[in-house]
Amino acid sequence: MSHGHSHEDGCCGDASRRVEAAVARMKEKSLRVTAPRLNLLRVLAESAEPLSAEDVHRLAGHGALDLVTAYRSLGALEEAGVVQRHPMERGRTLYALATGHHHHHVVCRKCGRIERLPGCDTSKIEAAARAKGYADLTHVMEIYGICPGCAAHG
Amino acid sequence: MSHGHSHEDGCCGDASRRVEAAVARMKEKSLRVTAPRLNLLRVLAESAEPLSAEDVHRLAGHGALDLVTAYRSLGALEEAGVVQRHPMERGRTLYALATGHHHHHVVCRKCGRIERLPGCDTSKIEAAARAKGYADLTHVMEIYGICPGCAAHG
DNA sequence: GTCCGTGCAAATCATTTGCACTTCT
DNA sequence: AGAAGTGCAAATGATTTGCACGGAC
Repeated sequence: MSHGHSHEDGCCGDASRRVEAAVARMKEKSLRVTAPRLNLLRVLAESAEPLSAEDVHRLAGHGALDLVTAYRSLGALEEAGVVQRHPMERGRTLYALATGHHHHHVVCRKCGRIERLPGCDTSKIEAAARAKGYADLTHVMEIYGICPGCAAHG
Repeated sequence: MSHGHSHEDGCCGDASRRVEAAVARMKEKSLRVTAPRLNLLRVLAESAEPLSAEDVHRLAGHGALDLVTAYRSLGALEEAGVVQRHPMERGRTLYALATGHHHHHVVCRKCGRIERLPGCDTSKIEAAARAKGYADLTHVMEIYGICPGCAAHG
């Protein structure tokens, strides 16, 4: 059992830990911990990139999680602060486990590759909004560019 | 003719000027200047807020501009740099005449009101993306909050 | 005259809703 | 038991595509 890529290995301990943390948050918020939701959390925890509802549904496999349930659960988990929404260009929305650290992504316009960027400095523009009387501010932001790989060939 | 609100008045000179500028840009880019497109530009130029394709279609009135044509023309004009896309939460996209000055908006989560914010400081986060090897960077950002009006009553 | 742009109808994609059934707590 | 969650089917909303016709250059 010490060979190959089993999800019980140390290599995935990080993912398991994040699922545990998410479950704890769900209990705090009185959200029910069900099999489909655990599948959803596992898929998100094991993904390096944010995923669409469709991705989550497909990656969970078989009858593990209906697409509609994916949408509804992602919505509920977002409200609970367990997952973070990433609204993308052209109307697509991606989701990732909330990290506690607010951040954004760079998206390659050619190959669609997504990478996380550290930090976020929007204090200036949010101050401008606050000055206009707006409260309870949030924001969405995505950076688009051409990744090193695509710049080289394609 | 000097009374009331005619679009020939001085009050709209600004809008007319912006339409002219847009037309000039279209000619540069070898885009054809047609009646539907002029209607589209006029509607955008006269609006204080960014509009959806549907809005443009409706505000243009009657048979002035088919909805499908609105989508296609907005796409073409965006590529030409004549209009700026503003992708919003929940998959909606709004469009406005490009001002040359890059900027963003605050959107009220309750009433949907939209206001323009001056400037944009994303140099830091774009630098992070550049450091990862990404080139040709652009970004989309929207700020959400509760506007003074909605905070008061609703 | 040619090619781009247009209108209309129909298709597509992401997401939501209604409703009866199951399962956490 | 009872509310919250689930699955399936069908609806919705935004945007796109196919195709024949019309007008800008």
